[in-house]
Amino acid sequence: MGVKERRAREKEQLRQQILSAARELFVNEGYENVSMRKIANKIEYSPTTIYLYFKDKTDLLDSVCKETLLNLLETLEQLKRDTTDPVETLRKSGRAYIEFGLKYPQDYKLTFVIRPQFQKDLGLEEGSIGEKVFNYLREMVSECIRQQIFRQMDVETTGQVMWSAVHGVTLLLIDFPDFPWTERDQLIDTVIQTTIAGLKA
Amino acid sequence: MGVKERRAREKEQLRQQILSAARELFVNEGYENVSMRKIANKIEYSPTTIYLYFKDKTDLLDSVCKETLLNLLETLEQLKRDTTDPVETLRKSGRAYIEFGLKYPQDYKLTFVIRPQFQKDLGLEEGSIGEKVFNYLREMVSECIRQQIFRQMDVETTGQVMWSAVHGVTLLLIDFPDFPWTERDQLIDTVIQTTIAGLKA
DNA sequence: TGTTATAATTAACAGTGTTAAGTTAAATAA
DNA sequence: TTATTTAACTTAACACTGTTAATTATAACA
Repeated sequence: MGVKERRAREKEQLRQQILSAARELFVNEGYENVSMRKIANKIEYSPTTIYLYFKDKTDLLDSVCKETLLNLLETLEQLKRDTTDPVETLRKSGRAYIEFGLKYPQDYKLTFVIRPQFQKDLGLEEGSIGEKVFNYLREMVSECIRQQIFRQMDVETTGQVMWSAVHGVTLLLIDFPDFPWTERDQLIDTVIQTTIAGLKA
Repeated sequence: MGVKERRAREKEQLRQQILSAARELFVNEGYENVSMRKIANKIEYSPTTIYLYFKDKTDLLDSVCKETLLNLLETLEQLKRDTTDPVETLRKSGRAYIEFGLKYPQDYKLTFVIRPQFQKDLGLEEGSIGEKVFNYLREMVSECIRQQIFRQMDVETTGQVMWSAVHGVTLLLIDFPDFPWTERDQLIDTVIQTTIAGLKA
């Protein structure tokens, strides 16, 4: 009776095929410039087939973003395992976050700017991957406060300040690539170090 | 021979009418969800008339953003006239910038997120209003460094760090309105004060 | 009044996301 | 093996989109 299993496997396979075609197109041409027909062409199915696997275009976007976040989360958790000093972990995590955004700028914007615009639900609700990423940040700053390295301030606020800084510089570097930024690595380091210094003071 | 003048005046009037209709719709329904036909309906002209006054939809967006930036610039310059202490000016300017973004979230996103996506030219080139806004920031941080209140660091980098922080928190508050932020005013203050503290240290 | 320039419109093109109805192919039951 | 049911996929269509070319209406001039 392995028939059902095979069918399910085949379905899942096509789903993945659609997803990776969508991701590639979204990333290369931008969400707005990718039509369902374009995705369909790429996988050599009719446009309407996609609707058998995804509710609509934003659902497709959602699934792509979910994968992106999972990716980021893995990068961060690996990093945590390799470092002990909490401030150093935070610094490296900030770098990893920004570099992730710069490496996959379209993914990053898709997840943190475009998606919220098209989708009411945050992607940060309970049990979601977004929540896990934020929990990761929470734990890190919490440790910095506990060890009295950081000023004794609300954990939530501290985390949100950190998020603001890295989110800000990431988006600016993505959106204004021709702006006369100072040397990229130095700017990123300064943003992180300045914020950490401010949280210590 | 006042005929030409009157005609020019009438043309300018319709141009303004289109512009304010576009702004209102962009702000209320989002750039993507506003069609040329919708704008045309609002001003009771045919859709193609708009093309006699604006090159295309992004040109319309450009003009709307230009007005927005002009508005922000005026707010900031007024503020500078009312304050003497450079750090205090910077603090208040940061607040004003963020509050401006939160008061006109659609305008802000239009200018600093959507526009760069659709328009190659930055809106920050020489002589532009965007450049003037950034020059304003440059002068402020420059003064803080000159008076040795801030660490002796590159003026450009310092300014860019400041911009990252305020841009980041503004966008996060706009894009994730349902996230469990700590009290809004407190978060904004903390972001600004933390960054300033970090730049002093 | 007739001519010219300008302003605004109509019609059309090629594209969009999405739905309903129809078709094909595979799996089950007789 | 053949008939029936079920799942997968496609075709055709709807109501939109930004934008262009060709056309008409309107106002200013000779």
